[in-house]
Amino acid sequence: MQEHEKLFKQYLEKKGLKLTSPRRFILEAAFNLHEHFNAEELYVSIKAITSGISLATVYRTIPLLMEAGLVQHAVRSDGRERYEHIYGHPKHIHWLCRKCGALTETDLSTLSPAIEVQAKGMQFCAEEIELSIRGLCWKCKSIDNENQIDER
Amino acid sequence: MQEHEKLFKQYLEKKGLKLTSPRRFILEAAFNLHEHFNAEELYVSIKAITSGISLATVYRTIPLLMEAGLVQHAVRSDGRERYEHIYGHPKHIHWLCRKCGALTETDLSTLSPAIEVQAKGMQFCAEEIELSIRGLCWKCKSIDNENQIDER
DNA sequence: ATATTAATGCAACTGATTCTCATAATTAGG
DNA sequence: CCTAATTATGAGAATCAGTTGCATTAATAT
Repeated sequence: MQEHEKLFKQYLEKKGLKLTSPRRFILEAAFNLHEHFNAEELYVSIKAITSGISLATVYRTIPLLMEAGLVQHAVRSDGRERYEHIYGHPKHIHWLCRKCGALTETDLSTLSPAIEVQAKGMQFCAEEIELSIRGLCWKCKSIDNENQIDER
Repeated sequence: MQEHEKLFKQYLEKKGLKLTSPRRFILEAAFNLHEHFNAEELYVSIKAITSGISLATVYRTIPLLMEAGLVQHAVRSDGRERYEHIYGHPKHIHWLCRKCGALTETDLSTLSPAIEVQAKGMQFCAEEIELSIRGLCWKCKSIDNENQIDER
């Protein structure tokens, strides 16, 4: 059994819940997707492997995975929640271009010590850190400049 | 005319749009709410002052306020988008307790220089920075510890 | 003033997420 | 192994935040 499956089982048992076959498939699928995903994309990737798992169950399982600390929110887009698996991934910063939608990720490690100092001061136990920066990527930034010149 | 109204007018004119009376009311309401708000709360606070402004117009105006740099996303909650006005507010960090929902804000200024260094390196023009940290506040942290002891 | 363009209210619509409920799977105790 | 008790599931209906179409109204330019 893989490490993340063990962790999920532990979490479920602590809550009096069961590690069923649909839950195992959903967990696996979440860890096989190495991009951010939304509920439907997760569902589609499961359908490719096995059948008879409903979208409702996917929606019901995602919160469990999050509470178990295996999956976390990513940047919301197109009016849908997006997620990413955590295990084995360092925390990171999301840079989202508001024009072309390009999403870049960088490491959070340079910033997190400073965050932890603040957390300690507040006696806050940080479990999930999300740093999202919206703006313009270098490509769109230069296009934007051209337009501004044209408009004048 | 207040400073933020001037800024909004400037933005609208640049886009060939008009500063109408509903838009002015919505802007004012957004700046009178000193908490995070969602579209409906904004709508309700406007209804208290004037009538005949529809929820649809509120929904249509919020993106304009955001593009004008006057309003930004806050931490989403209860499946709804939440917002806050920016003008005159320094950027900040949101600390959200996953148990009691308490939301604390602290200053981002200690971290933002480090963010800007990364942004410069990527040639990314950062317009909106959102640092959300989910976890347990000191109160719930101690309750949680008690429970864990009980459960054993 | 008048024409042109954009803005609005209203109500209908959309689409992601949640819920209901009847059925199926899982575990514990014999 | 059976049986009872509990939890999980699939299917589809329901919900509800957010969006849109459209006929009407308001704002600017001429």
